[in-house]
Amino acid sequence: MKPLTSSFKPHKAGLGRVLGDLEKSVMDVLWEMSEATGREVFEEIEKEKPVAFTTVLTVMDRLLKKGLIKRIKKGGLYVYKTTLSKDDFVKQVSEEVLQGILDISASSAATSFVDILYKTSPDEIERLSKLIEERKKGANKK
Amino acid sequence: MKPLTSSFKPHKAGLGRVLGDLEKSVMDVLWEMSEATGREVFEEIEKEKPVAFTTVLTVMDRLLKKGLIKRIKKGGLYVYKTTLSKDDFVKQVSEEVLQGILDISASSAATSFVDILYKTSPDEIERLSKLIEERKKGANKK
DNA sequence: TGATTATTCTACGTCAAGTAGAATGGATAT
DNA sequence: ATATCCATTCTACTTGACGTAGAATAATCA
Repeated sequence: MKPLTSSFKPHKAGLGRVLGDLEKSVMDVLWEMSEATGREVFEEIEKEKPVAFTTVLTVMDRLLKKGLIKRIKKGGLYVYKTTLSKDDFVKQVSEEVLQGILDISASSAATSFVDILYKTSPDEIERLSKLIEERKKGANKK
Repeated sequence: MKPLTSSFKPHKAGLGRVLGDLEKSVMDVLWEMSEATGREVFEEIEKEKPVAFTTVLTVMDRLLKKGLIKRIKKGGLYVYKTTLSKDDFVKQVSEEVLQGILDISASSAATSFVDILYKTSPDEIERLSKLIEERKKGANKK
């Protein structure tokens, strides 16, 4: 699949971006509801901030072109859903972003990662530790 | 310091970017030479691809405004140098980016990180492992 | 068929970055 | 000191990604 972060390139530059604010809102709604019509997405977003129905549709159209969401005709209208689950999406973006950082400096990245992870979710350190042990044992793949 | 990645917000969106291509080139030259005049930077970049002297200066001016480089008058002209060493820069960007990812999903990030690190620099896994042990022992602080 | 609503088209505004010529200002060689 | 060179700054155009949304078109249904 084409990188979601064709934009992110701390090294390469141009990260452009992964998602814009409105795009993010749309994705969030779709991740919440698992599937929805344009109108439904619009109504959800509208609760938070004023926006035109067509604006939402335009953004959804762009997301469609980026391959981040897909849709199928159901009854008279389209029902949209995300291409990737939120977890998978985050995972993919993470990989691309982390790859970018690692390409610049693996050691700095590793150090930073542990620092940040420790500060943010110390519990995850344990999990990370296990993941590493598995790697070292060669018990990996997938 | 103001975040370098005021742009990067996989969650918040808008990551904008850290460095553009030309900006990256300028930074690389300055990291290599530790300090240089506008003309020197231009000459280095020109070796790789055709570009106008003023274009380089313009970009340098923008980097100056972003606080990524600084300069001092030496003799008749300015001599530029980066504000942060490459390592520090990478570290800071990494932290901001990783933080963004961790904010979305710590577990996904941890898993992805190990996967990527393993693929990219397997040797670093060992180092990472040690870093974690230290953390767990509480023997931390930067 | 006519009204309603969904979808697409078109377009404008903004921002970051690449690009670079024009204007300005300082330095110097003669 | 003065003409000329070059550094620096100003200004501006271009592109691409988005936010924004009205106009046009198409599909649906009462």
